[in-house]
Amino acid sequence: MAEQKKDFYITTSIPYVNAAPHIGFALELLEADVVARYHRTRGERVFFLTGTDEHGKKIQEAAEKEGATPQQYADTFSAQFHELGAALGITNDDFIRTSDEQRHIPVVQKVLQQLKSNGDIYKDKYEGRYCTGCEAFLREAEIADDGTCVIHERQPERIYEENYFFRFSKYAREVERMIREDVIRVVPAHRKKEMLNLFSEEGVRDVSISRPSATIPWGIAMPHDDSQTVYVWVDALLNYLSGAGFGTDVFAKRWPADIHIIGKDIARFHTMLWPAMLLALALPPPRAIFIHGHINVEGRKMSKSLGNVVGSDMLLQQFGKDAVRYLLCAEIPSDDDGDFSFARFHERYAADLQNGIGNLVSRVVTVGEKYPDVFGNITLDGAFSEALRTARTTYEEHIGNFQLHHALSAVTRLVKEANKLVDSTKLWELPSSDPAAAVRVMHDLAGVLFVVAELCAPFMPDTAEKIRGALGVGASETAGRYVVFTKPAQPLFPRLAP
RNA sequence: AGCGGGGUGGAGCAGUCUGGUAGCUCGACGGUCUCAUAAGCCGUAGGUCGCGGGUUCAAAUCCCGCCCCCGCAACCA
Repeated sequence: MAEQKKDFYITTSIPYVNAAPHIGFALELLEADVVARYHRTRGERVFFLTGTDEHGKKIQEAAEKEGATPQQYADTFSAQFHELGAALGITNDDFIRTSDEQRHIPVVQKVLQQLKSNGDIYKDKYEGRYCTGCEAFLREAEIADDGTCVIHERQPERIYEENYFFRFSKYAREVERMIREDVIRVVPAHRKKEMLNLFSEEGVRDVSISRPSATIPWGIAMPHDDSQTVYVWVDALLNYLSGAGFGTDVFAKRWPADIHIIGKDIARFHTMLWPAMLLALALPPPRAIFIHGHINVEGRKMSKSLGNVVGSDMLLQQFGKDAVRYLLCAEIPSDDDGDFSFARFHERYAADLQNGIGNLVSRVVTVGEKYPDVFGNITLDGAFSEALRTARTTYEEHIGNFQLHHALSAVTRLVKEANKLVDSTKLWELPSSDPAAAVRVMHDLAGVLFVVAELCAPFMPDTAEKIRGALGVGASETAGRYVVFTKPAQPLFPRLAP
């Protein structure tokens, strides 16, 4: 009997389907994909989940405006996110939609029923001040001294609603402890600090988790009470359970999630409400929550109102899939906000990919191919230099800390060193002047290229294959393997039109 | 107001915890090879490390005060 080791379970957030995908979510998908691929190369079985969040008032209104049903509307956009994944080469194992009537909706109802039976959900009056300009309940900070809405300067309506509440207060302290003690690892550290502060600030009041169905019909009904619709956040968070097969036999080998990858905007739901819900369900909390930043565009926030949202299609067309994967991961710090600019992307494409990795492969392989008599016995058997071992260790440390941009700079450093080696030894002269030295140098260079391929693989899978192809080796085989230099038909990273 | 992050050569960053030649990438300028995608390599210029004070033999780094930028609203990853 083979021991049933748990899958490495990784998720992205599920984007709301009210707009076409932009590079921000593309990056989140990429970060998750890189981590997923990295774990697979280490021999782990990975379950990588993404999907779409489809309920709520905004979808309903948008659909009405277009004369479609909410489901049709959601279908259209959900498909776009699905296609985005395909275009980026994302290797998710599953795709969950919150409108899924077989897989998701029953799970939500089952979970809420359980919370209700346990007494963690109760019904109460909710009193709020609702601004018809905002179309939302106002928070304290949004109410001016005279009681008007600070944005619309009008008196909000007082609304009394019956809502279901979740006893967040009962679990908050325990969640806080788990975060503080890294039972739930919140990364990066500055986000952890930020989140811990929230527990003391807003405190630990119970959370309203339903709205009247009359107001929000497009959603999931509360169990045994279809006058109430489940709050979209509760609905959305539960995708991590429904997508992992909650209630079926596969669930046990997936839960808990090893890592949720999310944006800073939704950090509080994931660090506060979500673990509390899990505790209430007697399920272990996620092991890690990685919070990435947002992408600014040419120095400004990317937003619909500013009209500067960058889509990923255009990028893919300009640079190609692997390059986009590299550029986004290298240029935007994975643990903080970053800035996107076309000029920067072109610079980096030229420097790191075209003149860096691509050109190195080209020049080394050309020489190798030209002198088959001299380089016929080059092998990859393990005699990797100190530099290679250091590069790999550094890379692994950075991936472990979700600093993907730093992991990639370990690769570019390696490429630089290899270029220096080619020049300082005058590799191209060696086969005739000093064949023994030529073999030694080429052996090192082949080793570098092989490791470059290995380290690039999670980020640029096709490129990694091309590099291995140029060496005539496969991904897994190294020991005693003879290198057969074969210059690629096309440059790895062609020069771009200016 | 409070909380968090940041202010280092033209641009983007590392270094700050564990004081002691200020480093990397891109860009600019000059040189050089010719295996390579007119790529590579070498070199040069360019920094009062936000400001003021303090501790110290010595501070980008530690302490105090101050200034400026960003986030903690919304659309939204």
